[in-house]
Amino acid sequence: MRLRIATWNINSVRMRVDQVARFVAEQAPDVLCLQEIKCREGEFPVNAFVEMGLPYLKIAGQKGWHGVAIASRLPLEDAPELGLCREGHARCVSAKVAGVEIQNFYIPAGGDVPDRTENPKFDHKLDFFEKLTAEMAKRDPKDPLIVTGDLNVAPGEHDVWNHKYMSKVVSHTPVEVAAMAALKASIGFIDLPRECIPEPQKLFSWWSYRALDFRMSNRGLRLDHILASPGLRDAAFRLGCASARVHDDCREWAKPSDHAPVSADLVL
Amino acid sequence: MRLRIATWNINSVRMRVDQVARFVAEQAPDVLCLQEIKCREGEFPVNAFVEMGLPYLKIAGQKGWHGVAIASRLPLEDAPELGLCREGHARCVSAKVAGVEIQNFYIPAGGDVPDRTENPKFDHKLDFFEKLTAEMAKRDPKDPLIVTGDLNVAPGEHDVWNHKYMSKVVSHTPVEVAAMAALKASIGFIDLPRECIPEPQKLFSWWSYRALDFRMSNRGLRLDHILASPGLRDAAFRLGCASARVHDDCREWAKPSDHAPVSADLVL
DNA sequence: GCTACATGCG
DNA sequence: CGCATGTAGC
Repeated sequence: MRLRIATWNINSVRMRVDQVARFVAEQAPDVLCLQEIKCREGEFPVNAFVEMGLPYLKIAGQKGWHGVAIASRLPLEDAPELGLCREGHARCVSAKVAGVEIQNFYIPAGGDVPDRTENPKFDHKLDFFEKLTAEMAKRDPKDPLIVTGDLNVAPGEHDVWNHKYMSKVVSHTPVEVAAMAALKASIGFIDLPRECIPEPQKLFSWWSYRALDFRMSNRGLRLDHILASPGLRDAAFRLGCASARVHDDCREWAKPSDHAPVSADLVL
Repeated sequence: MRLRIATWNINSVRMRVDQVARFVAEQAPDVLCLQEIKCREGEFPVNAFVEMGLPYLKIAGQKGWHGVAIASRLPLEDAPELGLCREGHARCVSAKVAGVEIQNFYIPAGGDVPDRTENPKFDHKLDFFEKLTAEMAKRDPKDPLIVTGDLNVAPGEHDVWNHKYMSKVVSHTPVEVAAMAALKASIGFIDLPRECIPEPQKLFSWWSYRALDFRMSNRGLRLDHILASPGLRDAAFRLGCASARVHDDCREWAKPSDHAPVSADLVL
């Protein structure tokens, strides 16, 4: 069976439930991981998700900010709940689908100043990465595991519109790039979209709202990721690499999220 | 020539410029008087009004609140500017169109407590009526003059959904009804919509946003008026009375204003 | 309810 | 820019 996993920082699921339905209708993800749902569990538009064919839901919400969810066509089983957020934000949600553990994160953006001692938000971001990396290092690489979500780091020089400029800007500083590299190294994660669209091709999943024409200026970043454990290597490559992509057309829709969905297919 | 004059409390002209365009396309008013534009002059969507065929504009705006405008298919000439608002709000705008003076007002709602001494907003409302009535009393009844806008008073017992109940509620208290009667008496204004839809027929132009189904409950008020001077009697009656109406269908549109447009035709 | 305002966050 | 938060006014 094909398992299509998608991740999307939706920037308010209530504001954009119709866009989610359109994306689901057009791309038929089996599992959709959302970040920044910006609502409590009880405010999540459950009926709309049932109607769009993703009735199985695991929601971690809070009032107004952050919030993550997993919506699935297939039943969800429990997966380890990682309490990685020291501030108690709703930034982690997990489930097991068709035997695959899915860990969905909204990692803190980290504020403006890339300095742990001066900026507690940046410290929080790196702390989150350290906790996550330590958790993953405990795992058996052979187990089927996906780490996905808005990780708020663009890891490679072709994941940013300007590597030199962005190296001083939070999301692509050397210490964040190193934190992502350490996470990947922990159990040898495979960066599925990058495997499909290799460097030096530019690959972005986020474009600022402040850009007048995001296509023209194309000052994007690849902040949204789908990482597969080595145990999923065969499942990920059975279809070839064209089975992961960034759905950048969604960024052109009316009143879009600033993030585009990213998807990857496994064959189980 | 036919001169169709319309008035509409639009509750933010920027939020509802597409609804104004639809109303203008469907009803072809020659002059559209707006209240609660809720923007400064420079924030008014001038281009949209040019495109909808009402390029001649007289705008009295302020930041965020109140604000009135006259938009016209025909050129606007100056008319007396009545400084009736003691608080300096943008509540009065005037122009002369095809020889007819148009005075467009957004009279203060007046707060909750119908007592001049306890409630300064109610005092302001009555003060506004007194100043307006005194100004009108100076005029020659034979001159062509329209007083229109959101006057925030339902003058007759069939202009409210429940006369007995509303007599205690600001908008239909005896002192406000008397203020409206005094204004009409000042030079013998003709209440054009009421001439066309005589009592005891109910006639409303406003329905609260809080009503679940405004058609079902129909707890409306007639707050928006088009008053013609005696000098316009022949022009107003040449087409018969069916030429004035409340466009209550607009109240059913998506994201509507709480007020419906009111229009009246003159033949000049 | 629906619109403004201001502020925080990204 | 555009989501939230809250408050005020009608």
